[in-house]
Amino acid sequence: MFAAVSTETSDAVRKTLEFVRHHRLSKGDRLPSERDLSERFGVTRGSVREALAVLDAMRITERKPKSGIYLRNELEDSGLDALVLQADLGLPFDAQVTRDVTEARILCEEQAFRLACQRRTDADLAKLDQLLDTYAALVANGSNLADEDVAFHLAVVAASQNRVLVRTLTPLMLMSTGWRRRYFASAEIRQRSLIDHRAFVVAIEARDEATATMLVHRHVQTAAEDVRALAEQGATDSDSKD
Amino acid sequence: MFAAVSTETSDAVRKTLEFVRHHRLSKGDRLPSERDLSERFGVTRGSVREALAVLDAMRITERKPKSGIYLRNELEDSGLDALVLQADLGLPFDAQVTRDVTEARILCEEQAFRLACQRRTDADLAKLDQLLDTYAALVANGSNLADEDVAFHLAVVAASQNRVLVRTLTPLMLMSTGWRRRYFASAEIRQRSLIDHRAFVVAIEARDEATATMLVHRHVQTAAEDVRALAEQGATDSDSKD
DNA sequence: CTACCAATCTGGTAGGACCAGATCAAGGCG
DNA sequence: CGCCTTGATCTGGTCCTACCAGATTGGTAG
Repeated sequence: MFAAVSTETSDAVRKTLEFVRHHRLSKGDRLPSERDLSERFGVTRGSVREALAVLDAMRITERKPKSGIYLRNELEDSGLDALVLQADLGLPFDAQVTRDVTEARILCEEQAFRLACQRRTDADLAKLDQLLDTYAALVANGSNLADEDVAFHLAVVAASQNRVLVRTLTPLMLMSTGWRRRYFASAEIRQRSLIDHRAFVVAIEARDEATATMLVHRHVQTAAEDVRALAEQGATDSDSKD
Repeated sequence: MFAAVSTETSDAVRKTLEFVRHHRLSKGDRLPSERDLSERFGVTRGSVREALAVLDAMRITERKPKSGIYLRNELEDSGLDALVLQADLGLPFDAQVTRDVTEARILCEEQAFRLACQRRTDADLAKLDQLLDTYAALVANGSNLADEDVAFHLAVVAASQNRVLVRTLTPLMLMSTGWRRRYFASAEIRQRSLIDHRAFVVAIEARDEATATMLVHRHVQTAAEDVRALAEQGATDSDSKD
């Protein structure tokens, strides 16, 4: 969202989050005044207020009239949307968050895939086949698979006929766009990914819950491990870069 | 968040969402200009811009410079945070969303409870016992159980040692604060809720995964059914009122 | 009918102003 | 010396005006 177009507002959001982290502020701590922040960041008070409106809506900060701006949560305890924002802004996650995201994804996707097996319609299958085709095409010419991968996984989840589940998994997928992008640099991995996805569709078409959950578990787990290995090689380069 | 203090910004958010729904705008449609909206809503352009910053961050709208404001998603396809916001603002959900939330909660909480059985620490148990005490006290004097219920459930999830899972379930819990509030009006239900919660803790302490998942499934399911029954009796009063 | 140009509209940003409650320090009173 | 009143100051909430530059659009000239 914000990553695409760099506005003063998104700058202010980023700088505010950086300020909070840099000064190691924790729950209840007070931030500088809007006027102060606008000076620090070199933007108008209006832009700062827009940023604070966003942080407020995300329950990261709380603006107390005539008093000040207070941190509502530890930055690490903020909502998923805030983590997605963090990823969008190019701020790194710590290793624990990364592990937790992977685990949560596996748990939720397993359940979603199970439901998808039970409820998938022919339309869902058609959609998946279509996505598989474009996926294969992208694998062939070596384009950016990251977005298409997300789309595919979410399409499978959508086959569960539970839209809340889709929305639940969306941020979990979006948070890992950073890894995903580097992950798909390898041609071998791209190929394997396509094979896995094909297996997904087969299992879902056959309504084979056991295989489906097994597949998703293995798929996400091995992907996470590969990414971890990549991260260790890649030394200190920040995760979640967009 | 916004429900507590009624600001011009939150008004603008609410009115914008109402505008979208009232005019049946769908993905890609263009909203009136900021200046126009500020006139309609009777607030400053600044307040409108704050509201749009929030809606932008939630991926509901997209502001294209020198062009206009466009709807990014159908209102029904927006993120979970947007649904929480919707609940906060007192806007109703449709029945499907309600069912989906319940199902998603059950799926995720079952998994979280399972992990909690495996990983709960003594500190977690202590925390749960403490929450159970305050819960019992509130049941006794008939106070508002809604918030405490959320806190308890999230504390159990937290015992899974997966903070992302907590953040995933938080919006699912928050979205149902409306029902919850009416739900706990019945003294019998309060009492039964306490018993259920006690059983949770016992199962988690014993690391009894099977019982724990069974309990949470039954707990949430029956609660959802009770709420549905209430809603049918309560005729057309809107859900999710805060 | 087409091509081009200018008026208009749009979001992005800036800067100033006022309000009223919160905060805090100085001063006065006991 | 300590407590309480009081006033200056700070804060977020809101409003207003203004300018910029690209997008849009309408009309005019060819």
